[in-house]
Amino acid sequence: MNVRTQISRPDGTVLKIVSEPTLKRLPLYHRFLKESELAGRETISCTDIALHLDLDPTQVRKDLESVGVVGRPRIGYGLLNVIEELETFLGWNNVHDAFLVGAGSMGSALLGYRKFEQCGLKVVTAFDVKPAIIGTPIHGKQVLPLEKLPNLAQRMHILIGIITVPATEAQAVANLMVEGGIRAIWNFAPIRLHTPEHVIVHNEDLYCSLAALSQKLFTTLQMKHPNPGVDPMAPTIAALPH
Amino acid sequence: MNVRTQISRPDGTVLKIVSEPTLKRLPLYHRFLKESELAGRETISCTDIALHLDLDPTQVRKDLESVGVVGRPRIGYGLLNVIEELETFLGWNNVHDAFLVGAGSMGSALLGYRKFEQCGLKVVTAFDVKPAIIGTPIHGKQVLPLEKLPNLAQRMHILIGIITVPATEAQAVANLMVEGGIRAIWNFAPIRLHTPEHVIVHNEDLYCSLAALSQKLFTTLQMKHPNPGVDPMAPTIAALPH
DNA sequence: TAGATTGTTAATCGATTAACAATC
DNA sequence: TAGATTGTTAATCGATTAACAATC
Repeated sequence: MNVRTQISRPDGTVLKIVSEPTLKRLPLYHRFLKESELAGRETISCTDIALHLDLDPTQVRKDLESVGVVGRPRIGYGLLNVIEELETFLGWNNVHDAFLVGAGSMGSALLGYRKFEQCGLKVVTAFDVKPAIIGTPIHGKQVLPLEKLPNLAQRMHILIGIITVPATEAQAVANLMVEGGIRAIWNFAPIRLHTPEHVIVHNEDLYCSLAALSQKLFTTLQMKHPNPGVDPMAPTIAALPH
Repeated sequence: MNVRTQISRPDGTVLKIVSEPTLKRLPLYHRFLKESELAGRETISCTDIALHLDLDPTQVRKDLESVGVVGRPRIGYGLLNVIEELETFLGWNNVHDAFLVGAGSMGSALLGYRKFEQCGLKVVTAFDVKPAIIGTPIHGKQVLPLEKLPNLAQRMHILIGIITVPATEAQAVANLMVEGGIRAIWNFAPIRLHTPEHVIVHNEDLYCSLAALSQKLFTTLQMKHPNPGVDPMAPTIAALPH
């Protein structure tokens, strides 16, 4: 294993470091392996995984290696072994509590994602500022007034916060989370947050994502119909549903 | 401009190609520039943008150049000019209709995102299979039975589809979209879709995203507290809200 | 003019892909 | 054994960052 992929600690143990692209592929592997397990398989090869997920087999092999899984030439990887290693590596064996702020439609949707718990994340409480929303549980979860967050986060040792408020409120919410000792913020508001260095922010900016999608579409269409001055995506007069 | 960043077309016009990382930063620039415009500024420098968004100034300059914006040494870029160029480049001047399938909580949330229209995307109709949902408008948008999608998509020349159904249904929905002539799919279901080559799929896999977040947090905590055998994210017995 | 900022080329960095030896 | 598949090193590719000349 390459030196840069790990950090040696004083006590002799080793902390594996994995690049973000790799990290985002690991859950894909886990999902496919779980499916294969259900289908009754006991071993699997990189080629199989790569084919199904439309990836490069070498990439899959490198990813698995960086997690610490070992396979056997000619045979492949032990399905149960890889699944377990992935779950351990991704920290899915221990569920951690999280707070969510902004019980609007996106917030409510996330509160309903039961499968987050299988990925180590349990949203335990929601917060909001609207009196109309506070008090009524959503998907079985309490909605508390926002000002209670810092104190409660500290007392409950909450490390993860989810922000689903409008962009204008997001920075203020982030500040409260930092005050409460939260160390990682999953930010769905379309704005860049300013936080202390020790706090990780992960932006889920749907507008940026949308821009990438529509631009890709536009480019593809342009390449097929190089029609100068005409927007290939321009709506035409369309039949309406009767 | 580098040869690889553009495609020359027979008619002499040129199609600019921009990398995905760059593409995802463009909306960030647009947002900040709009703010600056409101604040009364007329020009802005890369340094300003970079400082505010925590990016490298050279990167910002390169990104803007790849879009085709020109600035003036010593002065910077004309705010209105850059904003307009970005909007043109991102195709935000023409709004395009889209279909959404899966009027559950995530689907409903997306139907409520009014600002998508400012980014060139108008979700015109939703589809679902549940009779209880069909017929009742959500955020003012009709919910039709799924089987009507292919025909309607063709008649209305819909090019963009959004999938917010459970993973088990997603492939079937994608097939219907392809049948209806849809060319770009924004997929929120946690599964890799198989589609013909000419159809673009953009995956918004929150589970993969979550894995990246929690792993980053884990690594950070580990680096600070190299405590062998102890999970730094393990919940402790916590005070409960009274 | 002086100096800040753009435009552009070169260097670095990191991820992906290719090549191939080891091995079951 | 033969051959498929892993493990690992090298080559390629592309994005970021640095350096610096051009210019207002």
